[in-house]
Amino acid sequence: MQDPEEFTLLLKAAYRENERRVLEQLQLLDITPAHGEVLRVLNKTGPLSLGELGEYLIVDTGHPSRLVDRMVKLGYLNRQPAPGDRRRIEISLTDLGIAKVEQIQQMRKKLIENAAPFLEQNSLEPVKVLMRNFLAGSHWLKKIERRLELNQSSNFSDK
Amino acid sequence: MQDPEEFTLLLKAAYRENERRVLEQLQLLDITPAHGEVLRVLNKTGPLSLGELGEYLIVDTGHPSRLVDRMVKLGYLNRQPAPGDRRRIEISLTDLGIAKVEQIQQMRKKLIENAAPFLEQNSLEPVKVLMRNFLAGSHWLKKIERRLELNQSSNFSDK
DNA sequence: TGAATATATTTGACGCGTCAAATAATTGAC
DNA sequence: GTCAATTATTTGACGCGTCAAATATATTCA
Repeated sequence: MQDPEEFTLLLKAAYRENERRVLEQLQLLDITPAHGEVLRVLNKTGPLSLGELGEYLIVDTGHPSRLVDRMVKLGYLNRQPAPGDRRRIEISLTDLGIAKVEQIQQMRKKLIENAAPFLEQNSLEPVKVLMRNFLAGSHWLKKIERRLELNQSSNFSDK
Repeated sequence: MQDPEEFTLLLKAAYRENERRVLEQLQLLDITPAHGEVLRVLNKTGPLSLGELGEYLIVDTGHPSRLVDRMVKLGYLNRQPAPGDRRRIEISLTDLGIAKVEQIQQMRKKLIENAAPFLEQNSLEPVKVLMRNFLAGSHWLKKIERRLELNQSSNFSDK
């Protein structure tokens, strides 16, 4: 086992670089990467409680109250007390939120097309394997599976 | 080119998981991962200006004023105006800072030993290649090279 | 029913990253 | 030498992640 310094430096840099690229696109839509994640998830799942939403986001603590607050204030999300359990709140997309999702999809298509050929299937595969091993035993993998499942189903807002 | 969704989810999760693991160790020393980076860099380079320090850190803007402020307040760093150029400040380790570095080295040794065999040279290599390709054209790679060079030289504080 | 327990969300505090504007000191052109 | 550009740092504003404590509602069980 060698010194993982180079790996962790690359990991941090790649993470930041990816955030930067997504931000660069999304700020044309006046949203942040975090907003984009929430919008895309809700578009697939339909209304969720705060805790359920958190299960789809790659963040440690599952209660993105303040992120949702900001997005409600900006007009992207509705929040109402969940019927039958007044502890929970039910979060759903507004029409503006749905419109943003469509713009995000456009943007993602462009990002993918522009991506250099280094993200080819065969070069990506060993990377995924190593990262999944790195994450073994953590709670992250469950979240990722949940997210990938969403890509198999049709959009909630299409129904 | 396939949808990079899985890659970016894994990237974010691996980044966060690594931060979490480092934090878990470093909080036994009452420092944060960011503190650890600064201490380790300065231990190798010797005194740096704020801008120079920033060139070694994996952050976008190269002026970690407030991070250094906090660390000065905590007693890990000295800051003095640089001789000959009163715009610059010169940042150096205090004795406490040097002591922390030694503890960090211990901690890193443990982290490396505990790391699962998935970080073997042969599985790591394609990951590094892909990440370097992903980062091509960005300013991150220069920073990483600077950091890796430090590992070739002896510690400043040993002199 | 009523008290203990569990669950969902909110809130406060803090560190960090990013951007842009402000300040301070130096350098360079003339 | 003076004034305009350049360079180094600071500061304010904001978003986000994390932790822990507080609040509110539901559930359980005696």
